[in-house]
Parts: sequence; structure tokens; C-alpha cells
Amino acid sequence: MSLAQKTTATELKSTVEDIQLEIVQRICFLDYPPGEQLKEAELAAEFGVSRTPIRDAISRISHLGLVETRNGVGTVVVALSAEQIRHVYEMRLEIAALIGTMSPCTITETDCEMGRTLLQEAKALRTDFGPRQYIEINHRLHVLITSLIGNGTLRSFWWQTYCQAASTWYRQSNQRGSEMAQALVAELSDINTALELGDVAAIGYIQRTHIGYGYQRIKTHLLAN
Amino acid sequence: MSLAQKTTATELKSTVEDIQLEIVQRICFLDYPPGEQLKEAELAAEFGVSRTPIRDAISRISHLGLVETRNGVGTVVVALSAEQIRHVYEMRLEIAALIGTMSPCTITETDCEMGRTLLQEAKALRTDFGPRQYIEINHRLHVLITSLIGNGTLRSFWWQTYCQAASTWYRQSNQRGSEMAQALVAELSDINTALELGDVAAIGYIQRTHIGYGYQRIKTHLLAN
DNA sequence: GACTCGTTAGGTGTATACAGCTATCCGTAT
DNA sequence: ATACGGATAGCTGTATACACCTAACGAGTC
Repeated sequence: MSLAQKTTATELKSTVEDIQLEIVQRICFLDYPPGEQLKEAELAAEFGVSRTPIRDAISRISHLGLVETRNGVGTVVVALSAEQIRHVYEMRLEIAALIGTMSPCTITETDCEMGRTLLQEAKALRTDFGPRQYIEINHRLHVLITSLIGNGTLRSFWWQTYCQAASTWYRQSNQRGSEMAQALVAELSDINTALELGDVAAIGYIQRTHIGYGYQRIKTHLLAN
Repeated sequence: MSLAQKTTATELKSTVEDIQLEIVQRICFLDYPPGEQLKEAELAAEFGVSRTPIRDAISRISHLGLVETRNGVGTVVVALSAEQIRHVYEMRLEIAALIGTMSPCTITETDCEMGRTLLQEAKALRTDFGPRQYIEINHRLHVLITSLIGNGTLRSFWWQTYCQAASTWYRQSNQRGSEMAQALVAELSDINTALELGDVAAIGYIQRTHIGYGYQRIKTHLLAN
């Protein structure tokens, strides 16, 4: 009975980890913008579980610094301060170069194909821009690049900083869409070249380069306010 | 009544964060060696709380990779594989150099005094070695160095890798005590020089150097088995 | 004697009830 | 009109009961 109730809910099977990933993705994708209040009871109803697993998931997320929970008030998605954004980006600039130097994985044909697909979609984005598509293409690119990192510790750090930077970064796609689509096409072109040559080190440096560009855009258009 | 019960327990006030830090420290200090089973009910009784906050704390720790929980079996402290140790150490070698280059804090007289105290204790350790003292001095040194890191993201990463490396590292202090005491005195001498000169960048490079030495010891005496 | 299967003890995973905290609203006194 | 204070609604934090899963033990059988 309770099982039937679960299957009729939106998700087929929801462990704590699944819930955590889903909520983190919603934060990254700006479905939950900074300032949004997360209510445990609401999420519990949506996922078809009790508050307990939801609390567990939120607790872990708060430890990553993406949300903040205060007793009696609620859980809100945090807006990173200018200084925090600076720290995250400076860190990403440093570790990007390590992607290719520390235990890189070998690039497969599947990876190349994914790169080509993403490039095509990005090109289509130039003429018909949508913030949501921009975010999703970037996200899949990040999944791809992360999968090429052989060092588990670095992979974890890379992903953490991505999640922390994502919401700030993607916020710009509402305003400066075409500019960012152009940049994404350029980035993916470079990435594809490196993929074809099987050069993971190059991918790391390309990332470093474009993180620098993105950081510059953020400093100019967001932090200047 | 329940409040009196709490105060009579070992801790005065136990929030989830306190419990988490305490358990992590016990893992780092080898009070819970790899393979040790953590029982939620036991810990709940010890800390004078219910299983709920204990579960919360353990859940976060498992997300850091220090323990592993399996349904119906229990929670055990994980022994990092040789590859994982390699990954953690390679990462520490890379980020150590960043300590002084990314938003370093200014060194205070209090910091210098702590450095002198630690050096004295380390010197005493050479003639009368105790694994526990060795671990505690190192731990306090790490707290000191971490406090000099201005970039919050780097500070977090530095602390994470420390916790992951600690149990493997400290395991050697049971066998190769005097050698490690000598190395600790040498490290603290270098650190003190840098502290007096207010040179945080130097501290980063000193760390890098001695992490390399420690990694070498681990590769020779632990991973060779 | 060895193997199989049912039983059981002991752990984690989840649901739920309740306690505690906080911000807000409203009535009252100044 | 305004400022203060208490009631209240709604949230998180905690305790507890129960469901479920797993491994180990022992009786029964070949």
C-alpha cells in the first residue's frame, strides 16, 4: 500500500542520495533561486516520503554551503557574497589546470560524440536562445569533463566548486544570452578539438581559460552593481 | 528531567555539528580505527541524545568518505585504498602551495606563540615519544595553518584532505615514532621561521615539502606491504 | 558429516508525534 | 498615532515506535 503510494508519486524510487542530487540540481538550475525558502514538509509531500529523508538531504547540502537552515525560521538558498564568489572562482582557476595532469582518464569515442552533440546544440542556441537550454548544455558539458578526471579527490572538488558557482554564473544567462551562447560555442569548439586528439591536459587548460572569461563577465556585470 | 539527563552526560551541550566534529576527530585520532563499527544507539547513549542527531552527523561524515553505512549491517570506518591515498596526497601536494598565494591572512603574535609552544612540545616528544601526543601536536599545527588560509573554499578543501589523510598518516606513529618526531621538529622549526617573518607563502611551500616527505614514508612503509 | 533453510538477533531506514524557536499580527496602554 | 507586549501560526529540532534488511546461528535432512 505504502509502496503503491510511492510509485504513484513523481519519483519511482527515492533514496536520500537521489533527493539530495535533485535538490542540488534545482539550486544549480535556478529552479530554486537564492532566497527561495525550502520547506521540508512540502518537499516530503512532493517526493512521497516523510520529513526524515528530506532533512537528511538538506543537512548534507547545507554542509556544502548551498543552503542555510535556521531553527524556527526555515531553510533558504544562500546567495554567495562577492567575496565567496571570488574565492570559488579563484579556486576553480587553480584546479582546472590539474584536470589533465592528475591521473586523467582516457577519452572514448562516446565522449567525442557527446562533445559533437553539445556543440551542435550550442550552435542552435545562438539563433534561438533559451536560458534553460543554456544551463542544461553547460551542465552536461560539466558532467562530461568531470567524468574525465581520474583523481577522485580532484573530481569531488571540481564538482563542489561547480555547484557553488553555477547559480551565480547561470543568473547571467537571463540578461546576456547571446553573448554567452557565443562564448559557449567557442568553448565547445576548443573542447571538441582536444577530445578528438585525446588530450585531457588541453581540456584542463581550455577550462581554465573559459573560467577566466566567465569570471571576468561576472566581475563586470554582477559584482559591479 | 530530560535536561538534567543531558547535563549529566559527558557533554554539556551537543548540537549535530559538535557531534560531527567529535566523531571526525575520533576517526582522525585513530580512536576509531578503520574497520571499527559505529553503532547509532551506542553513540546516542554516550552523547545523551536520540539516534536522530547521531544519524544526521554520520550521514554528513559518510558524504566525506570517512565512513560507509550499509542498510541492515551498520556503519564502519573505511580504510582508504592505496589508490585513494595516492589521490588525496597528490591533491594535498598541489593545494599546499596555494595556501600562501590565495588570500592569505596576516600572521599575529598569537600564531607565533602557538608555533613556539608546539615546537617545544615536539622537542620533548623526541626523548619521550607517545603516539597520542604526536597526533595531537600535529592536529593543533593543522588548526593553526588552516586558520591562516583566507580563501574559504581552499580552507575547506585543505581540511577535508587533512581528515582523509590523517588516519593513514597517524597509523605510522605507532611504529616509526622517533623518526616521525624528528621530522615534526624539523617541520616546526621551518614553520616558526616563516611565522616570525610573517611569510604565509613560505608556510605553504614548507607544508608542500613535508607532505612530500610524509607521502614518501607512507609509500615506503605502508603501501609496500 | 556436510549442506540447506528457517529462525532470530541486531543493525539501519522511515514515519510520526511532540517540543522548541521565531516572526508576525493584533490588542492595549500611553 | 504609536509603541509595547502577548497570543499565534508555522517552521525546524528531537525523541520514539516501527518496518525492513542482513548476517549468523541452529535444527533438520540427505
